[in-house]
Amino acid sequence: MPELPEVEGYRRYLEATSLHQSIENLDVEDTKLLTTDQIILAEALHGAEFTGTRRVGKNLFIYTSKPDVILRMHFGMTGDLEYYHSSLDRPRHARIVFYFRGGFNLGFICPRKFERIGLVENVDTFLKSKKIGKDALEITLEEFAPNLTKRKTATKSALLNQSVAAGVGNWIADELLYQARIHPEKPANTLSPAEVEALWEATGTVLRKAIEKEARYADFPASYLIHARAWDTSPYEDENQHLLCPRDQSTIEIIKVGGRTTYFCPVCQA
DNA sequence: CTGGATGTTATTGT
DNA sequence: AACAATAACATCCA
Repeated sequence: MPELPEVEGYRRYLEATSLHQSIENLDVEDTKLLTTDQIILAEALHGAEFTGTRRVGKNLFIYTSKPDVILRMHFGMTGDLEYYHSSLDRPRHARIVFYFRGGFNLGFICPRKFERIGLVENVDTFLKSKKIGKDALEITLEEFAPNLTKRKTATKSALLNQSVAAGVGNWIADELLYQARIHPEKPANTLSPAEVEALWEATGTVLRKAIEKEARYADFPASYLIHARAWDTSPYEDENQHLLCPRDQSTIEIIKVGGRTTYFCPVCQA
């Protein structure tokens, strides 16, 4: 779930539920999830309140009432947030829990333990150290184009590189390539300026649509390739269970690009 | 039981 | 030094 649109949803959820409540306690079920020593983290957060957020790509930064305490969350492949009241309602896989004064809790849900949470001293310094580029929703065409075309790797692999544009994940990369009608394995350094612009345009429209639909894939436009993934009841299956292109009804191909499962239409993404 | 999963990173090689 | 390719990570679910 957590590509850029989902993380944006988590950010809004946290803002709507968890600001301005004093943190009384922190429960850590598995210290592997922490990027900051548990003692230091607990001490820094104790008595603090969340005051605001900032998302860059798939990273969620949370500001607190202590100016030098900034929390960063990364949701890995399956992370989530859940705000709840009774400790009896503790959600499954809530491996880190913030206990607020007043009895509400915020659970950091980590089914697969690929998620991470910890303090950062400075957001921009952190982003630079992790080579995280401009957020995919904010990057300009002038910034995006050279980031992409200086790579020799497959365009899909370049799109997944968080230093090119932060926040693009596996299904979004496929969707952008589909909307721009570009083969996922086309070397990024062979893209024409028109193709780069089409990808950049698709990035904005797809991400904005996904956020608007709260990342509920079934609600996405019928013209989106994402319906070919088995995540919702696909309207594009024929009698032979083939996945069909929304544009020309040809059979969607599934290949590996850079080790990642990739869906594309061999006809319109020649 | 097996294989694959929406992400990142360490490692190795170019 | 920068880039590229691949495996590994831990767990769940179909």
